[in-house]
Amino acid sequence: MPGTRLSDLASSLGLNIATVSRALRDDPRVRPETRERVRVEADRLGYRPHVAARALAEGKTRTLWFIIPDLEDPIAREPAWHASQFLLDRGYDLLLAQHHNDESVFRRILDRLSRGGADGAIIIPDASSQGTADASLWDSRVPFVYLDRRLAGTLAASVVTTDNRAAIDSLVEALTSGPRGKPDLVVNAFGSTRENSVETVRRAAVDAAARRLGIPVVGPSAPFSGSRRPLVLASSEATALGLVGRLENPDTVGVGVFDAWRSGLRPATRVFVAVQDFRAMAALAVDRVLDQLGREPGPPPTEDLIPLARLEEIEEGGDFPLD
Amino acid sequence: MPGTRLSDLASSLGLNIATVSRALRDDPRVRPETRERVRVEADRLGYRPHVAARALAEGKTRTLWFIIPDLEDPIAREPAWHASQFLLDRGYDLLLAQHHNDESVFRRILDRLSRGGADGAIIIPDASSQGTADASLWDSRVPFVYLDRRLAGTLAASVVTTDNRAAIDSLVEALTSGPRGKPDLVVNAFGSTRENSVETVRRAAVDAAARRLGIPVVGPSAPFSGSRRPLVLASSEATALGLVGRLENPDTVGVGVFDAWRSGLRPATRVFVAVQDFRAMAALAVDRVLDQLGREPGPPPTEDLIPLARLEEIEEGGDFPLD
DNA sequence: TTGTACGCGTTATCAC
DNA sequence: GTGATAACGCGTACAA
Repeated sequence: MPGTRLSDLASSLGLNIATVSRALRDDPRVRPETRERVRVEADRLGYRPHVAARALAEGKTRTLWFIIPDLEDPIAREPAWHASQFLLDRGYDLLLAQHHNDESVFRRILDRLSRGGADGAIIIPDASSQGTADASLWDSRVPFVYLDRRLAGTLAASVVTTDNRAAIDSLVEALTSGPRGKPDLVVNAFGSTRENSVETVRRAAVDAAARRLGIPVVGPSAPFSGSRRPLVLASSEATALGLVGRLENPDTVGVGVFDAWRSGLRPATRVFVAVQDFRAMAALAVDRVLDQLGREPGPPPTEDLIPLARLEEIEEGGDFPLD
Repeated sequence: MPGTRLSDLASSLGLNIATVSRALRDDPRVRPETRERVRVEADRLGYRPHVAARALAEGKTRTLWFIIPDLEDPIAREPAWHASQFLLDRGYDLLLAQHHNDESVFRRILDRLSRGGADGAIIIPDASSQGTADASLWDSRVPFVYLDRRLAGTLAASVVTTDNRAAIDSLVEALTSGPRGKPDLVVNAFGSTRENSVETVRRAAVDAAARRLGIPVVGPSAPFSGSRRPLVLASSEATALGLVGRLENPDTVGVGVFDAWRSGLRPATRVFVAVQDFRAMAALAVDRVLDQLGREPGPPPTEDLIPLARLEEIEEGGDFPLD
């Protein structure tokens, strides 16, 4: 029986549509006895409100979108899980949309979003987009925050991101102090695979830290054959391993990467992993969007820097959980 | 300017709403000259149709849902990517919903789906659900297919899945023929981490294959110390590695798993990976849903078995791409 | 406490 | 070719 409507319930009960509608939303004005009758009948007929009709009438969908490049993006997975849980608790649904790093697809999603597709969004933007896409979103007044990275050339929109400068400082600190002494070269591989605001910040932070320590820095493509004690920093394990493999000197002082180290290899004296706090990021992103949802006047954009969850040292012969 | 409506365009142009509506959808009945005027003005005011209003009037959302456990599920990622691409080509959008293997969340999603949330869905169900959840979906007549696995105790719904029986046969064939000769024991670890229809089929197929070859079979928790030439079969690399680590005899004849081998380890004479054809699965799932969308009477349920994309042998010291 | 009537923004069916 | 107008299903002031 596809589609029990409110009017069906009403006629079946000999009541008015309005009464049924109120009863179902626990309006105190309707007599408890009537309310119960309606509930029972609604249950019997399997009534569910039509989402489009409700959205049109209320002007709300009770749905948020999480717009991501695709499911392969490691930044997307954990936040999506947490954000979905947080929102369910608050009576919202979370749907995910993939833009495939394709600007036209991104635009298409934002178009729908800005015309009632959802009440708001958490967005991990395309790295290469030029920030023109979100202009329509901006003046449509749909609440949204960028997660992890911001769109290049973007308007002043809210962002929730890891405190990447502090994270780099922690990594460098952990890898240059202690018995092994200082490296004589830092290989700065951030941004070597793709360019975005996160990679830019990390790269700059490495440069600054090295300058403070008086250690020379080279990029990933530069020759570093002269080094005897290099330190390798990169965003991913894959990039780091690739670089270490090209080093002539096996006595690498240290390797620092973000989020995960799964290979079980240990190509340096010390390997540190900066683990981002995705749960906190998701929680805050959700809060920011829902906050904007409440107030009428667009509040000023916020910029939240989340500390790392932890700095993890990879031990010799440690486990490496897969899946 | 949040929300330019059709009526705004109409009054701004001195035309009727209906005319504007027709013009925007390229109705041949409206004069080309008028059509162009409308297009220009719509562009100028940044008009976008309101999705809820359109859905209510048309009875369609031009959106499909891909309902998955969560983004961590390896089965979800590739099909989601392909399905999204296929659907964009056909003018549809794909949104993803996570049910977190939680039956109440699953129900909630299906409820919304069955009441106009989307035109149809591709579903990777909860492994532990009992098949009562989809009953409401079933008689709401919303087109859907199960992907990869089916709900236990489910009604006769369409399924698109890998031909797991044939896949197991290929794996066993590849691992038992050739110079190394036959194993003296098969360790059948399918279903050891979680139980669902896929794991059940694979486990049964292994049992059958071993019986044909006259080789004894044990489960993953059984002692297999007596074996000198064991063959280990499992769904994931992690499970297989865990088992091999517990073997006393280092001369493992072979290891067979599904989809990916990333560790770079090679704990057996031969390692084979059965790679599923996610692209083909996604393509067919999309087709099945859109097919049902066209016809009025519910067509009979289909069951599609997709062959493996390939059987891959892991070579000594091969690369292991991460990320 | 319940019923009437209008609005939400589009599409579709009539007339003209 | 274009203009009224009735759906679509629900929420909600306003009446009663």
